[in-house]
Amino acid sequence: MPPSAGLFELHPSSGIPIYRQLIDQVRALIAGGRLVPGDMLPSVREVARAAEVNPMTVSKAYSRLEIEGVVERVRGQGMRILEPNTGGPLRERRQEFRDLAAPAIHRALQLGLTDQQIHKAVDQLLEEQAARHSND
Amino acid sequence: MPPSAGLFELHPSSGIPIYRQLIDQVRALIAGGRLVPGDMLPSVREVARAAEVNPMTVSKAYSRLEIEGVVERVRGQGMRILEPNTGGPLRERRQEFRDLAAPAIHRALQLGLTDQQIHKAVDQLLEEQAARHSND
DNA sequence: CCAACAGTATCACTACACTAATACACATGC
DNA sequence: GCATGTGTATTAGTGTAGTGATACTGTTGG
Repeated sequence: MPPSAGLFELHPSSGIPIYRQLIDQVRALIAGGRLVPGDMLPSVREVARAAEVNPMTVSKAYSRLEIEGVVERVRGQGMRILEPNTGGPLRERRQEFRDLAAPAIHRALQLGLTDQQIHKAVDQLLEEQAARHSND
Repeated sequence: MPPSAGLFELHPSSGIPIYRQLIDQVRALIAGGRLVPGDMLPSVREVARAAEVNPMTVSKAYSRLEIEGVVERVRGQGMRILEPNTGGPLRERRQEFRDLAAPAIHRALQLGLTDQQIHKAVDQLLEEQAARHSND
């Protein structure tokens, strides 16, 4: 069976933009193995109807996922999941992480945290979030 | 001599909000020891004139710094630097770093990076930014 | 009290992010 | 060709963050 629109839980009034909720959930579903390469995403209109939002909003989210290399657009058919972690090779994934982490590291130095303290904090975060992943 | 408005390098058209540039630079100056507890910040109007921005913009930045516990407001006189790292003890500074780093770690796991790869990237960032600090 | 310095409350303006309404292009099956 | 299914370009509306103009309060020193 194709993935249904019920995959997503969207809360338009949560303060978090709808398109961002959608992107995060697709990525999480892929990371969690509930969406595998080759699967089609539920159609824009289907999701839009289920969540009572505008199709364009869903489309924008899907477009961003395409730009990120998470899904592929199949004209007239829909969006197909690509290989997870294949938006680019290791080099690109590392770069994305570096860009995301740089401000935090910068701030940590300003705060006078030592390298050791920073690594320890990172370790703790890794443990917590790894746990959260297996609970999915 | 009191710190002059030339302390700051503000670029209104850089995409980064002026008030944020100001906040970051004050924090950096404190972290770098060029502003010490008891120093007064250059006055709102002085900074505003030097950077050709509105006094209110500077005031907003100063207010945020006060909320963060970085400076203290002295009625009729100006803003005085408080103890650096005293907005809270180590515990709080670590917490701030954790909050800042959490999204990056989360994303890294989604990207399939290993703990080892993450730590290595953090090490590289630490080296780069430590170098940047000593060049100041 | 008054002048000159400090910060700021209030209000208005602008830019941009987010969302949505509409109409359109491509694919498939009849 | 036409109906129905995809996604989307275009355009417009809305909310909010950032900035600024103005007029205000508090402090210090004459």
